[in-house]
Amino acid sequence: MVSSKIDCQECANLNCLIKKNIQSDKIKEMSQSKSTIVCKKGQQFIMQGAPINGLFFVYKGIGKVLQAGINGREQIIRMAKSGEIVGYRGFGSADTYSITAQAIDSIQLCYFSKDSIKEMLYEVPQLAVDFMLFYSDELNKSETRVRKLAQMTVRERVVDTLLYMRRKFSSNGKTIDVIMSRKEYADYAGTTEEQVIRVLSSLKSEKLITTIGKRIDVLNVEKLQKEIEEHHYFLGS
DNA sequence: TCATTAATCGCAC
DNA sequence: GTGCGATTAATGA
Repeated sequence: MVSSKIDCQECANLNCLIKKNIQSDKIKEMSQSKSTIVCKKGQQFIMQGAPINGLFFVYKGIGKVLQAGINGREQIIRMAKSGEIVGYRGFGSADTYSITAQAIDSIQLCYFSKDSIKEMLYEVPQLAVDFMLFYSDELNKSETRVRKLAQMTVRERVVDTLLYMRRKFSSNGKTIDVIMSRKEYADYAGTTEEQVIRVLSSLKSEKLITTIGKRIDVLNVEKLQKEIEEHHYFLGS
């Protein structure tokens, strides 16, 4: 599973908190001790209930973070792409992961032990501030998401999911570059596969989206945003 | 190609 | 809105 090392100084993920502070000698030094992990499509790299010993940074590829629920239903918490942190909630006092993380596409990860992160946070104030801002943003997003799931209709939740995916994973502004199953869209939107299919096909007949196989193109972002704006379309949440 | 898996739709609750 | 089951499309060995 462990492959050749990726040098943080050469990394192109400018949004990564490590890369952002790589000018610090301490971080340069600590980044030597990270390990690099490659996962194939569908493979899990964090298991719910497993002991926590570090943090993952996505180097390349896409992952999903989810919580297993009752009778086979899952709740996708968020999607993670290059530069983003996975497994960060475990950094607190909990000693086991509360989530499962899985590769959607094949994914390359950088792994830092809890201790090495701690050491860096003590020594590099700028990194500590960045981490704090990051946690604060995540908390904000997570709160608005709870509200959305509770208050939105199924159609709104699916629309919201489409907008989220487009915002995060579109290189041309309309095509969602990640291939996800209808089941996965449902797991994110908090419904069932059937509901997703129904909403998708009515959106198609309203000419708001197009689908080509599993690929989805969002044609009219403004109109969809308008549809859910009373629920506070919140950036990235 | 055939076999398996995913997507879709209709229908009952 | 939800969930089952039949049909059809897509995917892969």
